[in-house]
Amino acid sequence: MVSGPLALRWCVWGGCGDMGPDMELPSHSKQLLLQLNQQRTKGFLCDVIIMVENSIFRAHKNVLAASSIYFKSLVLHDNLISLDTDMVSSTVFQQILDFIYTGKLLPSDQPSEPNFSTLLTAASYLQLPELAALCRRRLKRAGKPFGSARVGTAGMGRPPRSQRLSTTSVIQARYPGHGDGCKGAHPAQELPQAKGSDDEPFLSTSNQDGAHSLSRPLCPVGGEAGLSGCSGNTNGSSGACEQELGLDLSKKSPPLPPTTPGPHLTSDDLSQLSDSQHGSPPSAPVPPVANSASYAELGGAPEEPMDLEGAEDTPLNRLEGSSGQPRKSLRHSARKKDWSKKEPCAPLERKEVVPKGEEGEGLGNRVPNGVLGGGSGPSGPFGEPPYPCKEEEENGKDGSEDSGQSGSEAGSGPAGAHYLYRPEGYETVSYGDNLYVCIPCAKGFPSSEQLNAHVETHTEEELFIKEEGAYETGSGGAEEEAEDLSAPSSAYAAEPRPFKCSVCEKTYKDPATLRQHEKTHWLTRPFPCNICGKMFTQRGTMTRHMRSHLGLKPFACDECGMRFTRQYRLTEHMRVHSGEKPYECQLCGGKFTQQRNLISHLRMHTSPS
DNA sequence: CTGGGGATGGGGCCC
DNA sequence: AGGGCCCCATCCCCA
Repeated sequence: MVSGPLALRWCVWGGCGDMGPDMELPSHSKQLLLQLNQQRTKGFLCDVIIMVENSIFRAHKNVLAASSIYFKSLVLHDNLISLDTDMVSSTVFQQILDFIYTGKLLPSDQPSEPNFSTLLTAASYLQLPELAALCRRRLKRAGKPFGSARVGTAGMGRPPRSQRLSTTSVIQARYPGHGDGCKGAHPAQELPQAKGSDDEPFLSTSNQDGAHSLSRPLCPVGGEAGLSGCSGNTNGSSGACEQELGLDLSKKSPPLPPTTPGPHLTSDDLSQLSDSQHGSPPSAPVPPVANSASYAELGGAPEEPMDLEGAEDTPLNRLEGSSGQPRKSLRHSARKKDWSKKEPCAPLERKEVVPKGEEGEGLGNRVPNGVLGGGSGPSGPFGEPPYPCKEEEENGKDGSEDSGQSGSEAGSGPAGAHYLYRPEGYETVSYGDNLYVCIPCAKGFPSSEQLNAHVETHTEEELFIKEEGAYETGSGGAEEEAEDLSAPSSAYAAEPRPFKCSVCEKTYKDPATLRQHEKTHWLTRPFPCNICGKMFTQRGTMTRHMRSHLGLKPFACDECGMRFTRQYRLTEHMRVHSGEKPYECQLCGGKFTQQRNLISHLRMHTSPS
């Protein structure tokens, strides 16, 4: 039987009539909103990600849709939404999101009261009429003009560049509790009509009739500690409120039509989120009525027919005479479980950073996979408690050889590692100190920002000199070895390559590439993953790595729905369906769908055993 | 049980 | 910055 508020409602609808004051819980809507906000702070059931500038916000589609026609249109087909950063900044959106969930305007991190001008702009853009009206009133009261919502950049929600997130500093933890807001210390700007006749503090309903079971907080909520859902909850760590990662994981991807939910998205709402990706870059303007700009679809399903045009220039497509008959689809489907198999993992741990040259790439750095989810499974990227990966448990191997690379899937390092990032819901977190290690000097720092600042102090020359010695000891052997194997060569022989590396023999066509290459001889890895702490030499590699954390797999196979983080993977994968085997062993005639498997095969021929 | 092949994930590097 | 391709590592299946 229904009970509680539902029962009451039902009675009213059913014609019980006589709906006296005692038949309606006046605080019901508040309690409901409070619950939703608390869930938001924990990432619980959040099913949409909003990207603003370099920040990621999580929210509930229903709430957004109920608040804004704009959002309603967007969330219909997208799980990941990028907002026009010219219209709304991450800071302003933080306030707006808080407003949506609380009906109050909180000062956020602004020193003073909210900037109603920028808020008005954003509210107009996001089609939040009530908020816009509130802003207009405040502006009017303040005697400020607010003619056009779209004002100059000075009035934009976008903060000065100097205040914006550095792209290098990938993660910026933001808390729905708006920092101090978690403590309920903010003088809130409350929307009068939105709150109706709420004289009582918005959250001060704990002393109401306890029979309202729905109001039972998920975490301790003290009296009128507004929004305290994120304050005292769980472990009290701010991480509990952590909601957004300042990731710029935007990625250009082909637009894809929405499709049905896919198999790999099951219970994990996070993975659902992560599986979709908005087609437009974060900074790209998003027409208020467009829901199509993205190719993402809910639930990240076996989505949309993938645009395989991009594969045309791949070796696969250059093949002639391939059968084109799917041969292994069945077998392939059996492997779909792999999609999520490795996702749920232990909390991120800090890996020791090993300078390149000592063992491949930072090898020793094990990256617990699925820290942020990535795939399906019970443990979401941001949310639920982590489950140790089986691979991790079994993986007691040392970090030699590429553990840094495969570590992300293979698992973890030693137990008791420090946790860099703690998704909401993690009960234990240990931010050991100095978790971010500068590779060149091995100095540790408590935050990536500090590490980044420190890295800047290393001059390239200094790094280079320091590295030179190490390199001469043979640290580059692995690469050279690999070079022999693959023998690319053709490209090397053709055009003039006047720019020669001063360390190795490689030559390049342009100085920029040479410079990029020479950096590989330095041990500096200036791009840290703020989720797992792994360091990268190139920003692109790091952002790609981050996508794996978030499970952003924009490239879907239209045959089986399997998704990939890279176009090339999809191209590669499609040969499974087409049966094409472009790679042939010159020794035995064996054919392979993938070059890497051919190489592996060739090793069999050449290995002594 | 073992080895080989198929397939996939992640990182490095070059363009 | 992103795409493409290289590598290694790994898992699964099968003979």
